Amino acid sequence: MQTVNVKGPYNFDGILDRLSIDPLNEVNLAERTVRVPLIIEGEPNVAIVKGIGTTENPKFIIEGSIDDQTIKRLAHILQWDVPLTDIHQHFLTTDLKEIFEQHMGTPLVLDFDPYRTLIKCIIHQQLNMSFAHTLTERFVKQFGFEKEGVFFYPPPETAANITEEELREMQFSGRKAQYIIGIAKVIAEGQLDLDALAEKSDDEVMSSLIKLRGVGPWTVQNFLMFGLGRKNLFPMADIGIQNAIKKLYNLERKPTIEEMEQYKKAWEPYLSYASLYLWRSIE
DNA sequence: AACCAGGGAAGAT
DNA sequence: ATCTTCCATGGT
Repeated sequence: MQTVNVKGPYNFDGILDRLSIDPLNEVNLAERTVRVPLIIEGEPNVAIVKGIGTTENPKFIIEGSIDDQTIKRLAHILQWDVPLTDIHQHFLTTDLKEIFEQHMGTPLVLDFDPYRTLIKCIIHQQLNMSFAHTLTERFVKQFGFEKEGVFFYPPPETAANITEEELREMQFSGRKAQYIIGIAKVIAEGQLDLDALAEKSDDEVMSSLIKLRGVGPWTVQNFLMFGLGRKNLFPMADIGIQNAIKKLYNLERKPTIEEMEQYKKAWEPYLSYASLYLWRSIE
């Protein structure tokens, strides 16, 4: 067991609420805990994070098999090392002022690992959240594995051997099935190292991932944000972002690309936070 | 019933 | 290069 102190504001209960939307996440709102499935040097490891502080003075207890790498990974995933004060300050002078005040202390929490982010993004493409979660849950429970009460996604070697028919039976579209199996094969064969992308620039990650069939700009932008924690992404193709802007500015229709290009200028270099808080504003 | 959903590939221009 | 159409399936 280990205790960690974090600089506020940091609204952990808001994070747990958000995590609990995904049926695969093991969240206990009453106990303020989440079980985090991690792959440390190729081995699955489960850490239990429990909130014991407040938004202004956040504190955590970590339980499970803990080593330095696990703590470091958790700190990065939960963004304990990114103080939000400067970022909030930046947005208080913009059109997003009210939204940031309303959701103050919302960090850009990452997905539990980059590979998981990519697969989840593919499954979620162009699907409503409800069905997307259903599909993801079926996929992981059928082909993944469980450890200490949490499901892990099937590793690339496993996913590469799934057949298109097996996925179609669980209501994947044929295309989506091909995308997932194809990407798993590329990774399993060693032609793509997602973890190595952490050392590359946003543009380099974009140019290497967009070559994959099934991966477009939206997916890479989401990967950069929620897989790697990059801070200046704005997925304009995202229907949620478009609806949030429509609501913010009381538009009759969804904003055009040109309008979004104009709005986003004031939000740099923290566009990922603009995106995140815009999403929160319509939930 | 019609339109939408936290897109992307393939075809057309 | 940029624009349009088609893809698939559940949700509302």
